[in-house]
This record gives sequence, structure tokens and C-alpha cells, in this order.
Amino acid sequence: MRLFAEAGYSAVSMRQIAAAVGVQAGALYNYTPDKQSLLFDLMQAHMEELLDALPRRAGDPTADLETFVRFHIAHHHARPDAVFISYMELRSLEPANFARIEALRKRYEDHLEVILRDGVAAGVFHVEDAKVSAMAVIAMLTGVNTWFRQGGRLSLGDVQDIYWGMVKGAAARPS
Amino acid sequence: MRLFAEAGYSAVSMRQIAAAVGVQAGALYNYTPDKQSLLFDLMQAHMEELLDALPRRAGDPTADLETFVRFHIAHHHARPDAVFISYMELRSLEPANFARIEALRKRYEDHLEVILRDGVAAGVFHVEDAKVSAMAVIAMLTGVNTWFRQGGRLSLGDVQDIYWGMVKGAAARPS
DNA sequence: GGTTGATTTGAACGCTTGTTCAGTTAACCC
DNA sequence: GGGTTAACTGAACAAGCGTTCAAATCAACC
Repeated sequence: MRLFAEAGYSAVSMRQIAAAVGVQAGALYNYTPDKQSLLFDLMQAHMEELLDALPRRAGDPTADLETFVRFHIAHHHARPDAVFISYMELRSLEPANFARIEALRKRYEDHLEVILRDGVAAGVFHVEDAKVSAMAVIAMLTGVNTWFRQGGRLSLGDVQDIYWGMVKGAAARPS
Repeated sequence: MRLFAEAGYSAVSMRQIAAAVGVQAGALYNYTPDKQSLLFDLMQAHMEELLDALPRRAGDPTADLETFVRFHIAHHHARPDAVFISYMELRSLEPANFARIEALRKRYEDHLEVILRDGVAAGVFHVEDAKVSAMAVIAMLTGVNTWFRQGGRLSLGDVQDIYWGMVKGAAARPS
């Protein structure tokens, strides 16, 4: 996972992977049928862990949205390599594997879309298009991983506060 | 550019590039010293074109922010391959080349940061941290490229309207 | 029509790629 | 302590990699 994240799937050789775990290249094939499965298994495990960890909706759209924002930032921050691979190496997947990962990703996006829809129905949110807004919010939150590093000016909690403030404003009825 | 965007820098061979332009691999070396320069030149050209095309600030923070949002979406939508490469292949750059591209990117981020700062100073925006908010907005806007395709349910103008609405709300003083 | 200079070819270089497999090693059970 | 099984090595395979370069081809000019 670390090697794929650092150099990209196709730039990493089976010999490099083997050396990183202290065996010869041939030994890897006792654990994986081929290199592609290595990538797919990493991505599938990441997406399933993400869906498993996703907090259940409680019913109050504002609280659910805040929970989602804070969860997404914290969960992604804790797994930078897996997140990076899952966004960058989609094109390295064979079509059948790509479709399976995309299906998992869609379930995640749908979760947020439902929260937004519920909020619109309840009159507490105003978004013109729940699907588009879900994509926008997820892109914004995932972007945290590109710049945030612990130990700097801001704590993870600070970042969660800032982003929740922005998402709340973006979803609010315009004043 | 198309090949790099589709398969990734290290997955594309000089022979594939040569075939795509109708020559043998050796002929490419009359135009580029090596493969790395091919990537760097693409990314540098993209970033410089982006900075050149960036609309000047007029002075009114709200209008400047709206201009930026609409510009970013339209400009990036028109160059999906260059955008994709410039975000995905940073790790394929040698350190010296990476630093030069990052410097250009920072100038772009600074442009938005100044708009936000001006708005806060003028009392029309309320963002807790202009730098973080700039990163958040750019990530959100760039995300459009991952899902929007012309000819679907929404026009580019629709998308610009939706995103401007969200950015406006995210930057607004909470009501 | 012959000369010049730029382009391109096609082969070659040494090296790396993913994957296979016969043979060796190590660990465990009865 | 002998037998079984799982794990690993190290070499080999055919193919492809980025890059170089002498030779062939092309285009333009006097």
C-alpha cells in the first residue's frame, strides 16, 4: 500500500514489493494470484472498511450532516495511503474490478445524498441538486488529505470545525 | 497528454506515444530530451495557461469570488486531460520539476486566498482561515471534472450556478 | 539535378517487467 | 525422528522498457 501510494501502481514492481516485506518475488505468488489482485484487494478492503465505519443516520439532518463531515475528515486522515490509492489508481483497475469499486463508492455518496435530501424535505437545507451537492461536499472534504498534516498550526479538530462551518453554510438556506 | 491521462505516466511507453503520433520511438528524441521532460512540459504549460487565463480581481470580493468560481469550473472543464495529469502525476516528477510546478500551483491558490481575505476585511465574508478555505473551495470546484459530462441533465452553466451558490454560502457570515 | 541539412527508421544496448516452477528449507504432527 | 506440508528461493522465460545511433529517407534550395 505504501509503495503504491508513493510511486503509483504501475511504477512499483513485484520485486520492490517483495523486498519491502523481506522475501523474493516468487514468494508473493503464494498470497496473490497476480499484481492486479493486490491493488484490487487493497481498494476493496478500504471501501468496505469505509462503509462499515460510516455512522448511522440518526434522523436530524443537521446533526447527521455534521457527523458525516467530521467522520469523513477523521477517517480519511487516518488512512492517507489507502485514500490516495483509492482515488488515484482507479484507472489501473481492470474493467470488472473498476465496476466493483465504483459500486462501493456510489453507496458512500448515496449516504450523503440521502442526508441532504432529508434536510431539504425537512426545510432545514437548501441545495439545488442533492446529488451534485454530495459530490461537491465529498470532494471538498477529501481535499483535506492533500495539505493537512498533524503537528502544524491547526489540530484535526480545528480542521473539522472549519470544514463543518463551510459545509453548513453551503447547505443552508440563503439568508 | 491523452495517453498519460488515460493510463498514467509510468504505464505509457515511448513506443506507445510514438505510435500515437505516427513515428518510431527514436524520432521522439528530436523533440524531447527524455520522457520526463514530456510530462514536465505538459504540466508547466497547463499551469502557466491557467495563471494567464485567471481573471484579474476587480475589487468587489463577492463579484471576484463569483468570477473565480465560474472561471475555475469552465477552464478546468475544457481541459480534462491536462487537469487530470496535473493533479495525478505530481509524484512522477523529479524533485526539481515537482518544486517548479508546486510554485505555480501556489500562485493560483494565493489568488483565491487574497479574494477571501479581502472579503473578510471588508466584512462581507466570514471564513475562519482564508488559506484553508481556499484549499477547500479549489478541491470542491476541481471535483466537478470527476463527474460532470456535457450533454447530461445539467448544463455547464447550471453547474456553475449550483457551485457558486454553495461557495457563496460557505463564505458567508453565518445567519 | 545535385547538394545540403533536417527527419526518420530500425536495430541494438543493457536492464527491468510479471510470472512460473523445480528444488531447497523450515516447521509441525504422530 | 520420520513424514508431511507449507513456504521460500533462485533461476529462467518471453516481453517490454528508455535511450542511442549509423544508415536511409525526405524536403528544400541554388
